[in-house]
Amino acid sequence: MNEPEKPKRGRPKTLDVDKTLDVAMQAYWREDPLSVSLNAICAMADVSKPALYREFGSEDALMRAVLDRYAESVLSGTFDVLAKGAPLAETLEAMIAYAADDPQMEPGCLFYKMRAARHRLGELTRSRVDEIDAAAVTAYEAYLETQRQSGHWRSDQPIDVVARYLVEQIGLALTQRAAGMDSGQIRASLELALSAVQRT
Amino acid sequence: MNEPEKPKRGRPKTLDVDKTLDVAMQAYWREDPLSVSLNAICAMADVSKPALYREFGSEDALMRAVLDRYAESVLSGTFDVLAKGAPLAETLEAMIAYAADDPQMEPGCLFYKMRAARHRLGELTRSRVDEIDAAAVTAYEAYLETQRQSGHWRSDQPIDVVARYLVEQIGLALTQRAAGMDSGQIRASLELALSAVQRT
DNA sequence: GATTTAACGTACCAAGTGGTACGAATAAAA
DNA sequence: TTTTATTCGTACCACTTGGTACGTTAAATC
Repeated sequence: MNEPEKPKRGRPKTLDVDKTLDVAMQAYWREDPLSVSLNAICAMADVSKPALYREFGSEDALMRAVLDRYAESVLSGTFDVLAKGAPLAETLEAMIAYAADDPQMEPGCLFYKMRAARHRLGELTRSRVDEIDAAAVTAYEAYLETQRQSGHWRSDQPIDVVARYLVEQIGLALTQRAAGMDSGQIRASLELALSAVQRT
Repeated sequence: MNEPEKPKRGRPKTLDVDKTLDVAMQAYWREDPLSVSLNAICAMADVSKPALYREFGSEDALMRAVLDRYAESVLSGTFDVLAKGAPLAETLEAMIAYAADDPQMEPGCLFYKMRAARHRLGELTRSRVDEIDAAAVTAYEAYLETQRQSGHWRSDQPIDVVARYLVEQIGLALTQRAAGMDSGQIRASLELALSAVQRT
């Protein structure tokens, strides 16, 4: 979908959409998304501001596009872990390793950073954030459901509460990584938090 | 300390320091601290910008003064709960009630909001945030130490890890309140998180 | 009344923001 | 070769930000 629709005539486009999105994603990811200005992105991506506006339309739309790319290239891997349907203990350990120790997540998670700044975002980006958040909870719910039915998870906790709990605890850990907290402390905290899910 | 040092002559001061700090505190508290501009505060407090600068010196210094006032008038109450040295279960329930249900904390907690924006703060405010954060951990550590020695808390968890864990979980709950999350979900999550501390 | 001291606030500053007008440039089509 | 279609980027826009220069006003002191 979203074919380039290359025009038959006119001056050929020199703007590299992929490169621009990558540069913007790295910038948003490493710092607070909202403290990265369009001017800064233009300079880093070596793109003129009008060119950027021609391609995306607004800052909000650019951020949404970046978030989409991030969801597809980074977040999707996390969802796959849940979809595999491995036993609870194994899956939780995978989440812990991912959030606390994965070098890729050293600057934190772009999604959670944007979610934390939710009320300062534009409409487009904000609604995407909400969609991804809801999708994450749903994915956890589906996973927990399979674990409960297969007898791997014995707990009378309501599934929606635990799913939301997991999303928030992972988010907390990733936020702590962005803040530069010691990796050992993050892992210890996360293990403590997730231990409450396994036991009754 | 910090006597007004009223001058013997010159035009009398009309700026109301208390009122200004209160207005600024409410504004910083309710919204993201860094999205409240000095211009906005001047308008709300009915104070001219030069007057504000004469009194505080810079935006950073004003924020630090506001944080000091917040620590003294709001945060101190929380520390008192720990100092009381009540049994663990009771204290944790008090923390849960405070973070999840206290109407005063409906817009979240100014300290945790500032801490979340730590890297965007000025030097003065940032170092105060760090001091308060360290003081909070220390207070939790001291409390846990008394509980362990009195036999009310049987756990082999390292005290510093658990103290940090508690600070972060309370912070998460208060952040969730600021984000408008359902109070029941917040309480359920916090109970789940803190249950990991009581058991072994 | 004249002088000194200090706080007052209008009106400004430079810098940075998101966003755009518009003429030049470059291709294919006529 | 001219026309049409499309992208290019310089140079601007209005607006907001934190911060200040400076003439005015109001008190105590001489």
